[in-house]
Amino acid sequence: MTNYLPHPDTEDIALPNVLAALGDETRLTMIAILARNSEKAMSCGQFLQLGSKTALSYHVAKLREAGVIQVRPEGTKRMLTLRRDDLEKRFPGFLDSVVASVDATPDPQQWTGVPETTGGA
Amino acid sequence: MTNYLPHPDTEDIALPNVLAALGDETRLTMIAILARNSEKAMSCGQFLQLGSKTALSYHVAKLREAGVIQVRPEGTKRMLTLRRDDLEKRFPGFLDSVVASVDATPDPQQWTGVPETTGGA
DNA sequence: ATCTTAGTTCAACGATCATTGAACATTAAG
DNA sequence: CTTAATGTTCAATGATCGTTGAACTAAGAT
Repeated sequence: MTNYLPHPDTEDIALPNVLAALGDETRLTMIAILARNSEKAMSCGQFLQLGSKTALSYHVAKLREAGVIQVRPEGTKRMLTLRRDDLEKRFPGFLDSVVASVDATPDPQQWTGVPETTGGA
Repeated sequence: MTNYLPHPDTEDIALPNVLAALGDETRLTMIAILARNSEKAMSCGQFLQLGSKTALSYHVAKLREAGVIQVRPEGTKRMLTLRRDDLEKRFPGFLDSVVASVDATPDPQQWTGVPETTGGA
């Protein structure tokens, strides 16, 4: 019984919800980072540059409830992955165009180097 | 001096704003209708099925300020057009994928027949 | 001038948003 | 067991959202 967090089924992902979820700078930045890291899962903590723990918890819930990300508990962490395939199935070409557009915007790219989990060397 | 309503320049159209503007059922429906009518301009009044005059005025302003539509006063009316080319230039493929996704959703399509301006036959 | 059409502005309202800080829960490590 | 790491929950807060109704403006039509 891993995965007790509610995620919408693929066919229940609704476009207005997805658009609203991405219509926030912090969350849009998060999915851009996740997309850049392709299929590697990331923990919430890796986004602390973008806000407080509480704020991130809130944004992660929004993205999860909209069906944009998958949240998988792993120990004390929550591993996040983009629901790429589900979104592509439901809204073909949409996610790619969004991510490409974000990447083409020079503004939020100072932190292009994604921070490591605590304890690098 | 037509066009005294403020529209963002193409290069100033921001993705989060566009996403937020489309992240509302009423407004998403509006742009889907506009897209279906391709380049023919539509008046605000043609959307009265979607809300009150006041509500529409509000939504039209949101879409205009986000850079999604062009609003051109014509007599007592406001003619609306999608800023297709500007959006395509700024966010390639984005609008098409959104519109295609809306059209693929059976829910908001009862009114597929777009209403005429007052005085059909 | 009067009336109609088409849309705007304004104040109000309840709802949701995004954030904060404090307290709590869960898992892991010493 | 104690401590640390990682997130969640809760209540509060100020801001923004989407809607309403009443009043208003601007442009045509009679």
